[in-house]
Amino acid sequence: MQNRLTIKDIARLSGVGKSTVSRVLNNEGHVSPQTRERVLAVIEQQSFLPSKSARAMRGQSDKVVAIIVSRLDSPSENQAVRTMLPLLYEQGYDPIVMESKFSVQRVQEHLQVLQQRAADGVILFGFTGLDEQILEGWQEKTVIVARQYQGFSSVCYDDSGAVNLLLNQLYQQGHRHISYMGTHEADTTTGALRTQAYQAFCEHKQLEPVLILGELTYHSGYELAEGILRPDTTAVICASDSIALGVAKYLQQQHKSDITLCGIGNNLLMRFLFPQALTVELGYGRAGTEAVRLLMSQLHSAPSGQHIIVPCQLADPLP
Amino acid sequence: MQNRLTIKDIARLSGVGKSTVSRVLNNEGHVSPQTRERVLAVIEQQSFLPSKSARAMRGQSDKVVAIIVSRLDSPSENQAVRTMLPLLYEQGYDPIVMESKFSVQRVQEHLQVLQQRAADGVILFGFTGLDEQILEGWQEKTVIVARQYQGFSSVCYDDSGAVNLLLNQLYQQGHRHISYMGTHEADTTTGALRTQAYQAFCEHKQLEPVLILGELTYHSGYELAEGILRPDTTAVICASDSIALGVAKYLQQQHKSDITLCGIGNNLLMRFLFPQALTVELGYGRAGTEAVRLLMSQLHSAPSGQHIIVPCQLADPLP
DNA sequence: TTGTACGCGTTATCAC
DNA sequence: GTGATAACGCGTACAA
Repeated sequence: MQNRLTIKDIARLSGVGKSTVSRVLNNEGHVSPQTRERVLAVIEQQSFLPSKSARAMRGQSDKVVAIIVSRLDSPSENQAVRTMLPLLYEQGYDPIVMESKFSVQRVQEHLQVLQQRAADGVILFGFTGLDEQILEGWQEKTVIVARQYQGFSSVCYDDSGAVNLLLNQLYQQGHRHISYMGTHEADTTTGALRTQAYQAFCEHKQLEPVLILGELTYHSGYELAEGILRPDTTAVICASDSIALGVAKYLQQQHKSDITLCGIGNNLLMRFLFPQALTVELGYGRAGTEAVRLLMSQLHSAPSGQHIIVPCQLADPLP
Repeated sequence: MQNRLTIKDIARLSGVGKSTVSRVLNNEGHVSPQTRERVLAVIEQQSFLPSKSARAMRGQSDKVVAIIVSRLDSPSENQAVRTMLPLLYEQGYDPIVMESKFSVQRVQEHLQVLQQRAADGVILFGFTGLDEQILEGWQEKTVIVARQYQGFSSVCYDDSGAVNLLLNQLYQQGHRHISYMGTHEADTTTGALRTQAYQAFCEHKQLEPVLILGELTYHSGYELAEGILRPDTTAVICASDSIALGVAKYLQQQHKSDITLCGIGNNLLMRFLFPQALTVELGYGRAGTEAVRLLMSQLHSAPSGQHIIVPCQLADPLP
C-alpha cells in the first residue's frame, strides 16, 4: 500500500538513471526498446505509481477539475455529474465535487480553494444571481452548464425546444386548451425561456394561454394546480417533472383522469407512477458528456467561448 | 487570477526571509507581531495563496479525501455525501467523488488512483461482494459506511431498529396482520438484518409472518404487492421507501386505502404523494457527519476500527 | 526572532 | 540513447 517508492528507486532497481525512467513513464521516444522493457518490468513488479503532487508541482497541472453543482440531489445535475465522472477519470483527471446551493458566496469560496490547488478546470452549473464578473479570469478553464455567459463556453438545454415538442405533440393530438405551469425560480433564464415558448406557441396557433408561475417543486405544483384548470382544459404542461408530480397528485385526487399531463425531465419515478404522462428527455447525460468534451478541448489548446445546445426528445411512450 | 506569486515573492515584498513567511502561513509562533502583521498585509494585498501541490509534496498530505459512493443518485448516499462536503471543506480537505456502481473492479481502480494521489483518507460506501481483502492496507485511512468490516471503522444504520420501530408502532395501533416486503439485494447485510427483525418480532408476538423478498425498486414492489396481501392483512412494511412507492401504487389501483403502508428512508416525494404512509428516518445526514468525524479523528491520531450505529426515528407524522 | 541551505519527487536541459 | 544536474514551491533543521 505505502507507495513510498520513487522514480529514483525504480532507476536504481533497473540499473538506469532517473531521467530514463521518467522518459519511460511519459512514453517519450529516445529510449531503446530493451531499456524501456526492463524499466517497465520493474515498475510493474513494484507496482510503482508516480506521485501526482510532484508531477503537479513540476508540470503546473494537478490534473484536477472541479464540478460545482448547485444541488447534488437535483436529479438533472446528478445525472449530468454521473456521466462526467468516468469521462474525467479516463483522461486522468480527478474530479472534486462542490455544492453551491445557489449561493454566490459559496461559489467564490470554492473558486478560491480551486485556485489554491491550481485546478486545471471547472465545470460550473449556473444559476440566477451568479454574475459573470465573479468568474473573472476563469474563462479559459471553465465550462458553464445550463446558462450562457459572455466569453465562457457553455452547455445548455433546449428549453424552448422541449416545450415546443410537447406543444406540437398535444396540438397534433387535437388538444386546443393547454394550460401551462411554469416557474420564475432557480434559473431565471430557463424558466423564462420555457414560458416564452409556451406563449409564442399560443399566439402563433391562436390559442388562449392559461398559465401560472410558481416554484420548482411538487408542492407548488399541487397548490397551484387548481388555478390553471379551466372547464375546457384538456392538457397541462409543466415546466418540470417535479411540478408535474404535484399536479398529477391533484388531478388524481380530483379524479380528472381525462387531462393529459406533461412534464420535462424524464423523471423515472414519475414515469412509473404516472405512465400516461408525457415528458421530455432534456439530455442531462449528454450535457455531461459535452461539458467534459468542451473542457478537455479547451484545456488542451483551444478556443474558449463555444456554446452547445443539447438536443432534447420526447421520452419513449410507455407500454 | 494567475496565482504565480510564490512564498519567495512575498518574502521579498515584505522584506523578510521565506521561512518567516512560511511560519506566518502556518500560524507558527516564534515570529514577532510586527513582522507577522507586515507579512500578512502583503499576503492579503497580493491575495497570495500557497500552492497545495507543493505543500502536499513536502508534508505528505495532499489534504484530499475520496468519497466512493455506489450510486450517486441513491437518495441515501446522496444525502450523506451532501452533509460530508461542507464538513470536509471546513477542515481544509478537498473531496473527490467516485462511483463504484457496485463494481469491485471499479473500487480497485479508484483506490489505485487515490494511492497515486496520496489521498489522505477514503470514505467508502460498502456493498455486497466488496471483500475486505481488496481494502488491504487502507484500514487507517478509511471509514466504511453501511457495512462493517473487520479492522475498519464504520458507520452503519440501525436496520433492525428501524423495522422494530415500525412494528411496534403498528402493533400498538392494534395491527396484528402485518406483511413484509424485503430484499436480498444490493447490500445483503442490510436486507437480511431487516428481514430478521421482522421475523423475530413475529415470533415474539406470535404473529403469522407473511413476507416476500424482491429487488430494491418500486417496480419490484409493485409486481410483488399482490403476493403479500392476504384478506386479513391490515398493514405492510417495506424494506425501503422505493419498494413502498411501488406497493403504494398497487394499493391505490386496487382502492385498498385501508391498509397502512410503511417504508424506510423518509423519502420526501413519498411523503408528499402518500402522506398517510409511515416511514423511518434512518439518519443519512447524520451518518455523513459521523463518517467525517471518524475519519478526521483517525487521520489526526487515532485508533482505527470503531463502529458507529446511527440512531433512527419515525418520521414526524404529517399534518 | 530571523535568515540560509537543503530536500521532497518529478520533469527539462544539457552534455556525453 | 542515456545520465547527471538544475529547477519547481514549500517546509524545516540549523546557523546567525
